[in-house]
Amino acid sequence: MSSDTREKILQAAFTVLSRQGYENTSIKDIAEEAGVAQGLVHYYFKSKQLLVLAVLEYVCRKVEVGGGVEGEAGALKAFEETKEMMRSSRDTKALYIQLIGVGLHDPVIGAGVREFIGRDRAHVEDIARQVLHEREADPSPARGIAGVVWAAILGIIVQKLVDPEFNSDEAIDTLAVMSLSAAYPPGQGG
Amino acid sequence: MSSDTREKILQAAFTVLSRQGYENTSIKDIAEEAGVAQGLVHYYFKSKQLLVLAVLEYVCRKVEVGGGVEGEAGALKAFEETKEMMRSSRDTKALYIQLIGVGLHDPVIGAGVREFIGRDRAHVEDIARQVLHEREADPSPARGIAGVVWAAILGIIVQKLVDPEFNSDEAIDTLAVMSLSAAYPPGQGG
DNA sequence: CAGGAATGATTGACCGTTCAACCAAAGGAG
DNA sequence: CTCCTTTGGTTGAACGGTCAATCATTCCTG
Repeated sequence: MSSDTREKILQAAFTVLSRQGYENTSIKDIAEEAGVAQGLVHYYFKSKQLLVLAVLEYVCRKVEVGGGVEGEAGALKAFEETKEMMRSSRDTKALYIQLIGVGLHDPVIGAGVREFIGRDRAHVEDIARQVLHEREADPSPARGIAGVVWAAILGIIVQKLVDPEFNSDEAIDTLAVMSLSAAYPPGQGG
Repeated sequence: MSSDTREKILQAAFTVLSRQGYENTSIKDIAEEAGVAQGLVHYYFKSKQLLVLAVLEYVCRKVEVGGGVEGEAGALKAFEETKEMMRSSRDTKALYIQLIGVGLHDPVIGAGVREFIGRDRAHVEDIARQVLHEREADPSPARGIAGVVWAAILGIIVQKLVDPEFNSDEAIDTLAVMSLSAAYPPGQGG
């Protein structure tokens, strides 16, 4: 079956990328891991870059965060799920961070990564907007707050990847307090 | 002269790395840019990895932030300087982000990057501790706050790199407000 | 003339991508 | 039911190139 093979290659690529990193991963390695001829990889994916972006898409669909609940409760739920995600999904996060770096100089990967980040950020902004709306506050700071919250989560991911001892729970709790107090209407205190 | 040549290679390496990115930069490219023979690069730097780490060290010494002033004023000064840094030093930041990604799978670069991040974070923590001390508050949240602030700055750097339209000034101002209000003694409001 | 600085050819390996050929299954035609 | 054609998934060798690292050699300075 066709789409079966495609997925097998995606899975193998993720395995090898997680083990060796982007720059030490060759198409040959991926083909071997998948138990398939080298040429077949290019049959399903036009280039290494497009393959890797497909892998990112493939593994990120499994770790989405913060759906269902609305308003501040939804924000708190999203923070909790982020804490959970920080404990698992190490390889997925590592791939994400790596591709951000590669994308700074590779146009194809850069475009893909930019789209990913845009989607991520819009998601955070959406939650921020809901909180502000629930509090009947001016929604305009949502964009700025989302920028900082998204940024902080990315940085926390990096710290956790680089130093597994890093207390990401504490960091996310601190971030939750900071961001929710920043979303209070002016003059109301935090 | 010896140390002159060494520095010439460092500068050339930075130029090429900024233009092409880590994985597309070869020793040969660097040697050509520096106007020296290929072998000379390995004469001064045992491996490509050690060279690149030396480059990071070399260019980061020029963009340090937040010295001199103490306490909350020092924190505000550091935030202002960070805004300024966000406007310039694009290549330095790009190299930093890239090496974080590479370091996730390369032990040599990983060790170097870990040291860099550790130094960076300790610096932020120091400032946080000063602010808390000035406010005669419990210094123990300093570590958590520093983790989030450092994280947010890294994430803001990434957003600015990926999307030059990103309003990093707004983001850093928001972060300043958020973090300083998080550093208030409990029950005092923000 | 000794020794550090500098050269650049060489080594041995690896890369992403392309391509002609192979094969199993499906579809019609007789 | 059989033979022939078409399709498209699959193969693995080959191509043109690049790479980090080594080393015998030459240069230059003190």
